[in-house]
Amino acid sequence: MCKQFDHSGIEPRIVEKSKTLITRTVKNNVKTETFTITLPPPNVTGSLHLGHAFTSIIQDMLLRYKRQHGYATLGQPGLDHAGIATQIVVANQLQEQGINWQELERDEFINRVWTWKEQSGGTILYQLVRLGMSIDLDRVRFTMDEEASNAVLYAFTTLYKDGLIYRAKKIVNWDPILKTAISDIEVSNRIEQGKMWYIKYPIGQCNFITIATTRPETLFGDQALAVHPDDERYKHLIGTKARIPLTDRTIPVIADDFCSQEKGSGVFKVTPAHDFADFEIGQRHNLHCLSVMDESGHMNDEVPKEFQGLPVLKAREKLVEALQEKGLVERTEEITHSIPYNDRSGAIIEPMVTNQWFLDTKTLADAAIKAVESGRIKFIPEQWTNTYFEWLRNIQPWCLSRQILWGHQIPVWHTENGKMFCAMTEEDAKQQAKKYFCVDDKSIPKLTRDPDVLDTWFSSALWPFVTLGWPKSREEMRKYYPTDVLVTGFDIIFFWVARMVMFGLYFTKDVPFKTVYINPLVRDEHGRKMSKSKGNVIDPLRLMNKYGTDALRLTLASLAVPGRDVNIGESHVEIGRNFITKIWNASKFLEMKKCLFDRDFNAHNNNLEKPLNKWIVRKLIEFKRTAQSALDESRFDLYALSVHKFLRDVFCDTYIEAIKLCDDDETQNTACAVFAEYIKVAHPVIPFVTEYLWEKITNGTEQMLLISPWIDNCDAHELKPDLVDHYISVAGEVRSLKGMIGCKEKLDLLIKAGENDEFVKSNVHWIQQLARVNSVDIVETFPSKGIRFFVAGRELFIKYPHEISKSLFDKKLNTLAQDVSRLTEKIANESYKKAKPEDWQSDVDLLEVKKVELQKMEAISWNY
RNA sequence: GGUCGCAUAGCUCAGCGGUAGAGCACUACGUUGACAUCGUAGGGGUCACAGGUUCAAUCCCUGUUGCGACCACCA
Repeated sequence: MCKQFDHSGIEPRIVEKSKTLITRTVKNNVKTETFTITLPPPNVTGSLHLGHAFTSIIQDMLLRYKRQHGYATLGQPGLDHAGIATQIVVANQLQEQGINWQELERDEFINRVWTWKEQSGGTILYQLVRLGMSIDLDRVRFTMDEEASNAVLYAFTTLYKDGLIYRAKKIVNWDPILKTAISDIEVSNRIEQGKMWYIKYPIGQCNFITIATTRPETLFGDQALAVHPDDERYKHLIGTKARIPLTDRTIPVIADDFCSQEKGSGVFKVTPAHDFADFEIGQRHNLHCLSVMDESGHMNDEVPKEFQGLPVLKAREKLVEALQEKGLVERTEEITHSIPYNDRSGAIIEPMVTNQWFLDTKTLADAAIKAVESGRIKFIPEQWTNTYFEWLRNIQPWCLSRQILWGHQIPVWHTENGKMFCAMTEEDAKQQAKKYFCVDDKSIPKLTRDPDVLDTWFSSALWPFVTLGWPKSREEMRKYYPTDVLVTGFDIIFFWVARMVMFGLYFTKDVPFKTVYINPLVRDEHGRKMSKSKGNVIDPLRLMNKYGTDALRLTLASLAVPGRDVNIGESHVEIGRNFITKIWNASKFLEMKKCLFDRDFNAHNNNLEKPLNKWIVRKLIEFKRTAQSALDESRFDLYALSVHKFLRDVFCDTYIEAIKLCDDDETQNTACAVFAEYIKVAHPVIPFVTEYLWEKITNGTEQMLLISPWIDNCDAHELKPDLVDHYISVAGEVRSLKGMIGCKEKLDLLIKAGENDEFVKSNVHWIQQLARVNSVDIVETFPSKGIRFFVAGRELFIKYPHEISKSLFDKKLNTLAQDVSRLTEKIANESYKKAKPEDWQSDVDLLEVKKVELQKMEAISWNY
């Protein structure tokens, strides 16, 4: 028999064997109850990281759990085209081949991306399958496949028709590296050291007014200086003109409530084209928008010659020098402030005024808020509703357009003089134009399609229903929609969750999912974020190869405490692996013991003779209930813990130890039946080893565990502790005493004659085994030499000829005395008695037991 | 500035209004007929701090401190 469990050998085989069953349970139309999870579609560029692994196994546990219980279970897989991310990857690849992608025709570039997508798009799906995801790969969808693309066009045109999508020239977050707009939530702020310059703007002949700025280079775009209307220092200047340094251009000094008298110098330079706040002030005061840089973040020809063409930072440097030369820099200040970045490209965001497409989100957001307020959608943990609400309540119009090539091109056609037609196809647009201009086919003005593409998240927001055939087919929608659970990270509550809810409610008049499980962030074992630069990234594939997929799954599940980040190190997975080995060893024991699977032997039907067998069945039921309620409450950590505890503490350490000397049929059958039930319950978290062992113990005669329901006819059993529990504690106490006195040899255990004599006599074999003693005898009186001890008030005795340490005895006595005094004090409390009479009574009873134990202990002489 | 979370054994973390828990690490013992990727036993904590509620607080409330995340601001 080999010494180690070989996960690598069985995993691919089980995956292969599960395929048809998974497909069938999706397509199965017999069951009316469905369970659906739309898997968050990973980027086509992606490869599996621990975060994916974590989210995925949580989903798979639910899928397997529900599938075992007979639901028509759908885990809908897919891939996201990930507009900007993918374009960057492909552009870089082309660059490595010496091709400048910007010189390629639009179609040519897009073809390249498709080629690349075909090559590498399936990698992550394969990796998900390695994780044991029970998903049907024939159902894999792509956010840019034909159906999804049509759905996107449909959604866009519908929103346009309903007046929710509009085009406007507004200030947006501009990425000068990618040369595209991005939405506000794509901007991330980094705290950095920087400078604040106090710059003097000349007023009249010899006066100055000082402004403070971190972005001096934008001063060429200034349209005004603003002060607070009540600011005594500057009141007299309102209405006068100041001159922009280094130029001849003058700008008015205006009053605006927005200005704070405390910040900076109290004077605010207004540059509507390059700052969000300034843009708004500009709108209020009807100021011109003068842009001073181009789309790549270089100064344009609106600035003095010597600055033209310089990138922002260079221009800033040069400008400050020039100002200093003229004595126009009053002072500089070192400050810490946050700088907006686009993490994808690494670019510093430049607010720029451009023409973009926007979605008016306000009304959509209201419905989305209500859906959560009313409980139609539930968040786990609930606290994330705060995040969700906060964003939706302050929602801004969504900038939908991106000036990139890879994505869903906006379905709007422009005429040369600025008329727009939104349509699903060019032909439709032409027809609209024809009608609008009242012309015949030949005279339709030339139409050019808008070159922009949609934000990737636009198609993602439609994902839960697009994958079910929307808008074309309703069949699967009826069956699987709304989906049941969405499992995702808190970082995309805005990007994805909220938008799915908005679009779901808008387009399908229903919520897209009922429960949102926000899974924790995965960090390294010391709680640091995993990143390539820190070198602490753990590759899940490596862990799976080394320790087995089950080990990784069990480890992740046991760490899935809601509302708390997960710290994971390789040592954790090692523990998981050790546990898988333990299960395997337990099965080896059963095999050795010739415990055979008998499908007609039902351990639950309560006609067992032996107390120990009844006991393990009772424990199994308790375990099953714990596991079930943990899964029902999305407590995957507690579920994993129960899987762990039952096998180790109950089945192995107690039951297997106890039955080592039992060779009767009932015990053999029970052992196997309980183990078989156990692996069913453990299957959702550790599918491979359980499926493998199931196959082995059933000799392949049964259907796969994948679709085997847990037996659940538990009501007949009393779940109260019984004599078996008592004598298990007795045995534990014997082992503990032996350990503490350092006794290695086997001793004799004496039990004082009493009401349980019959039970002890007929169960002596396992009590002896568990207590690691030679014999167990019932006696009327105890000999003088030995160790007296108590379990739950009953007196016991270990024959022991040697002297044992007094300190050990004193220690026990002390604990007992402490218990007695604590309990005495506690029950003396009249308010306690009144408030919780039942608790109080059980404390009274306990005290009685302890008192007796203490008395007897004190009566024992320890002098030999 | 706002919101949320966290603080329990050396480490990573559970837990709970009524005797403080696990795993790892540590100590001792053990290759017994499933398992040394193991077993048995043991040591180890004023449950961040200060108030309050309660008969009773590690748990509930308030505040403080420290850490983290997000949003806003960023002249």
